[in-house]
Amino acid sequence: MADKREHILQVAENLFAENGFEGTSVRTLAQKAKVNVAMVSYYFGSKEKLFAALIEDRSTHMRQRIQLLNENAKLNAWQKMEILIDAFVDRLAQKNSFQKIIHRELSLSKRNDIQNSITNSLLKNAEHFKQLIHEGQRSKMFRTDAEPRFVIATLLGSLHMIHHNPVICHKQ
Amino acid sequence: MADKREHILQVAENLFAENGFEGTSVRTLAQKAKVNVAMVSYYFGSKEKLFAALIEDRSTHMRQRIQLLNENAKLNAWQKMEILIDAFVDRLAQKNSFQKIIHRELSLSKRNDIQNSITNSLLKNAEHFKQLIHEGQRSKMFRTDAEPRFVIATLLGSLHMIHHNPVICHKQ
DNA sequence: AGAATAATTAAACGTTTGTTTAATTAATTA
DNA sequence: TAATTAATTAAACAAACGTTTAATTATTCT
Repeated sequence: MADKREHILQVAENLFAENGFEGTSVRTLAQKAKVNVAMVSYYFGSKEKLFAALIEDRSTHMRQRIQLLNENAKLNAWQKMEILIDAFVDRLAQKNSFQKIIHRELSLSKRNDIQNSITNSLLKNAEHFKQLIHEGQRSKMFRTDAEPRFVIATLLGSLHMIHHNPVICHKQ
Repeated sequence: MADKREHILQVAENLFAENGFEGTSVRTLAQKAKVNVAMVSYYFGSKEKLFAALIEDRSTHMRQRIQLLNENAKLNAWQKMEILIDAFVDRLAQKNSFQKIIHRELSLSKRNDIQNSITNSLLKNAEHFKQLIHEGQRSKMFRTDAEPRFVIATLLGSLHMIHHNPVICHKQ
């Protein structure tokens, strides 16, 4: 085990996605990560701070990737859009845990600081997205003249629903 | 308090939506409902069975409404569709608790029996929805020739995302 | 090697959890 | 009204919770 801290974070990500924050006990987490219970407090201070650390870590990682793509001068708007949508579908398909976690966390009325952190992160990512749509519209590469933020909602919302609605997505 | 059982169910619905199932303690529930802790066990047997009762009750209620609408011979496909979409938007806008609960519950890997119950209910509702879209397509009232289930996903997904994405829906 | 710091552990801490008990009050039935 | 059932209560239950402690083992640094 190279970095035990990151390992705990990884196991926590999976467990939180499967069972929720309250549905995951520190003891279960420690057991699944093959680590002593006290290590969570040792590395993160508390269960709640572990959660905050997880959100922070994954958010910045994702933002960096999107920013990097958007600044790539060799790709046009279409290509960037395709890559973004592919990435989003991949995140859904590969049962990406972080996606589940932020989605659920935003629907709760608890932990306001974490919610704000997530919201800020999403807002920044959406800004890149909006810029991209705007670029595509300006260059006449995208035919729609709809407001970028509604284009986002339609795109992501449809994909999300297609993946989560049991009528369409028959999971085992 | 007319029906104390239904009252507990109502308070539980709100709390589960706000704080999740694991995030809501029986004591908090009892306190908010101004009821003794033991009443939950008395009426429902356990916290988990209370949850199951809640899902069951609300699911059948919603299904009955959709079925009734769909069988209404005085309305054409467009009118029915408008009513359905209005109802869906209302459910989102009025912070309808049940909507939140089933959405979150389906994203968890716990309580398989409850998940199946929800899934079955959604499948039945979607069946009415699909029928309606098919009717609209047959009568040339709807121009799209897309598969009904994808029409559902695009419609509901877009609405859902518009309402939940902070980029669009700026909640106080 | 020896001192100092970091990592890891098992055990215990005090709360809170969901649930049950046994007693009491309210409502219904005969 | 007396007997029976239903509803309600405060108190107690064991189990699980997140966290801390104090001791021990690894690692790092001089």
